[in-house]
Amino acid sequence: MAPLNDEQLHQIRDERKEQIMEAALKVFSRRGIVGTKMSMIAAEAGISHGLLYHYFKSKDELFTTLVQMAMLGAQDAMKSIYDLQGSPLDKIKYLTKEILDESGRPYFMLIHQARTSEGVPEKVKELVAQYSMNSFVDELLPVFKEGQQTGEIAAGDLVELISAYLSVLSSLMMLNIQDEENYRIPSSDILMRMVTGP
Amino acid sequence: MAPLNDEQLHQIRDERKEQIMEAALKVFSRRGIVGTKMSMIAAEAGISHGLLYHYFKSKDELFTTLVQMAMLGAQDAMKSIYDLQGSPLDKIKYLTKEILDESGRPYFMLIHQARTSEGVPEKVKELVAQYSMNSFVDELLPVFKEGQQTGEIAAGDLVELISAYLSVLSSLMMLNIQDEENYRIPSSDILMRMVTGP
Amino acid sequence: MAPLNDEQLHQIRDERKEQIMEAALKVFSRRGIVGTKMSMIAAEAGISHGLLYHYFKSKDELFTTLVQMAMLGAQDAMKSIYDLQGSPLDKIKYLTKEILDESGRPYFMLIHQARTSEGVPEKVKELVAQYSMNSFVDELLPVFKEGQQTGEIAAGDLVELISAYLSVLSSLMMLNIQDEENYRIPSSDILMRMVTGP
Amino acid sequence: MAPLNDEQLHQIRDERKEQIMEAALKVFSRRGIVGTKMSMIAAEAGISHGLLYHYFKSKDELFTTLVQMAMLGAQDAMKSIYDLQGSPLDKIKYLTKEILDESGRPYFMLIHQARTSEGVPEKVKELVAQYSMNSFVDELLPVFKEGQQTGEIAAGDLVELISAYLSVLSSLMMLNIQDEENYRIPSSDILMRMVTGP
DNA sequence: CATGAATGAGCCTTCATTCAT
DNA sequence: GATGAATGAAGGCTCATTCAT
Repeated sequence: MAPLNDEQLHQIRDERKEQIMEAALKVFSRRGIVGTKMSMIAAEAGISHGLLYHYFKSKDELFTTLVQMAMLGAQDAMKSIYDLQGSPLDKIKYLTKEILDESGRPYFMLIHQARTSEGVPEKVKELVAQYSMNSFVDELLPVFKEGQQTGEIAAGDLVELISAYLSVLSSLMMLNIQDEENYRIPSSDILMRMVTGP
Repeated sequence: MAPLNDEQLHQIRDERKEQIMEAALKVFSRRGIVGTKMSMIAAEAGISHGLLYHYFKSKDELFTTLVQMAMLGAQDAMKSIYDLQGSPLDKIKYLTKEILDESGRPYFMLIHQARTSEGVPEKVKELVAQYSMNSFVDELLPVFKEGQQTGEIAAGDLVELISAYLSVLSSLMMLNIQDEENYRIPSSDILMRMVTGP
Repeated sequence: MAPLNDEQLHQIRDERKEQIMEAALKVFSRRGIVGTKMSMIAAEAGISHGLLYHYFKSKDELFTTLVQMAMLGAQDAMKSIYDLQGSPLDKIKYLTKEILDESGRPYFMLIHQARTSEGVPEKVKELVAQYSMNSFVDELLPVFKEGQQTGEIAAGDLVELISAYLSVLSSLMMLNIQDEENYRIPSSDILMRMVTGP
Repeated sequence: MAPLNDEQLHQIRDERKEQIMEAALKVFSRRGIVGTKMSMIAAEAGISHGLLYHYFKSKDELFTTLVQMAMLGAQDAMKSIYDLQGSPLDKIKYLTKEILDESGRPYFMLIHQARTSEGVPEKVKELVAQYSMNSFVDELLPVFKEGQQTGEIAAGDLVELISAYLSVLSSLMMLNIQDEENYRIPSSDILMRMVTGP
């Protein structure tokens, strides 16, 4: 069989890369960088572990790449709520679901891993510093402020409130919902009480 | 000189054992069983890694011992709130602080590790099953119920509420408070809103 | 270039596996399971110690596999004498040489190790029980009985005689013949006197 | 209590030393130098493992001391048969029992360990060379020669015959008689056939 | 590009030996 | 003399990474 031409090769490369990243995200986000073996990612992606090293120089690089992508995606998600219709509280509810629901969760989990795990690469530490909690708080400040004005959001220091809100969401994500016996992700209603106040 | 008498030996043994367990608790609770190397515990305790094995047969045994102790301690902490004076809400606030403050936190963190980590010993899985979240919920049911009657606690399914409350606390604990740049443990006020309701 | 096809891979795997087993047999049979380090086997096979674990899960598994094979081989050797021409005594002489000569010796030595060493895996203990001395005695009973009838074999309890004969052979094997200064494997003539009688 | 005087101390030293050596002989002779842990010897002697090092500098020294003693004892046993009454064959039978019976067996087993085990100290290798099989053969040559003259012993090369005889005895000793399932020490009758011939 | 064989650093654990008491 | 706490070298095993095919 004739060798593939350049374009085909490029496409294979991209598809494969995406396939690997998807698998890696799935595994890294649950198990962290230390708890993840390259063989797990390979198995999840349905390829040999050797092939991983054609697309990523090392486990660290793969992890770092994913964190970078997740950081950008998280910021996008924050920004995207401003495109929605509805009250400020509606927007915040939407974001809450976005973070806790299946779709976006792995990204936020990965960010959490990057922030809290020991043994992450130096580059990841830099990313964590660059995309600090504050940068996400800034992104949400306008909608929360508007909510305060409409009375939907509790009075008080907004930076504190938003930080607390994001911290709770971030940590909750990490709970294995399968394991109902032990943990239960709170309903939106209960969660929203934190920000709406009495 | 005569060898040490039994009492002295026991004291040394107990002190060392405690010293090791304290060090191990510190490290395990932050890094989990997989992320913890025996050499880390040894370094934290200021002893050689070989000595660990005079006191504990294996890493697994050490971890299991700590989890067992933490489970008992956690249940005690739950029960202890009934000895306090004050309204139901006061008691819940007290427990909240107990869990999030420096003193009790490592124990609860360890329990969280036991519940969520991969690679924990079989014995720990049994302990987790035995001391399930439900058993803790049961412990708190009376005080929450009383709070509902006095109107301090929001109406609604109490098991759900308490589970949510404990889940939030459990996950929050795992955040490095030092890491102010990234996370902020919510103030009691904000947390309490979840249970007091609007 | 395309990856190796299945057949090639299997061949490599099988060759390597055989190479490792040969090396392991050599070392285990002399030094027993405790006295053998995986690095010795690796060195003997000319590979890295890490590679051993691609082919065998553990030292125990490797040892067990070899013992199993040796047990089967030993039984085959016993049976094979019935295919030979010649008098009963000829057949027994042949078997004696088979056991003491370079070719079959390591297998019988390994069986001896399995029977007499401390620290052998549980599975090996089962194998030893399954392939007990008695089962080998049973295999040889017909030829010895025939020998008794022809007068070549001494009168008396055959089970005792065969057991004694096998015990002597088994223990003799373990002598390092290189080390002539200290031990001398008896000549067949001398050995045969035990079974032929006065 | 007043400290012991010199003589008392010396006696304790000797008694202890003997107690340790007896225990060590028991364990070493069965399990070899590699399979024996210092803690096993301490347990067998009923003392702490630390105390072993008051009497013997190291495991190697302890082993070497025992081998030395066993070598001397073995030679004595050989010589002692000449003090007996009876025919040459009677003397050889006596020696055979001496070697295989409970009393002298550990010494001969230890010698066997010294000769055949890997990982014995250099000093032991020298001892093995010094007290080679040949020296034992020499010791027995007269009685065997006499037996040949009386016709009790088979004709042929005596050095070969004696070497074979000792090799068989040495290796048989190592069999665990308990382990009847697998091995059976031959009866004297069967063994004697080797030397008496047809 | 794709595979899996191969390597070796590093972790858990054991055990001979030392030493304070 | 006697004890057992303490140390560290070394062995079994895992897994990230490399490389021949």
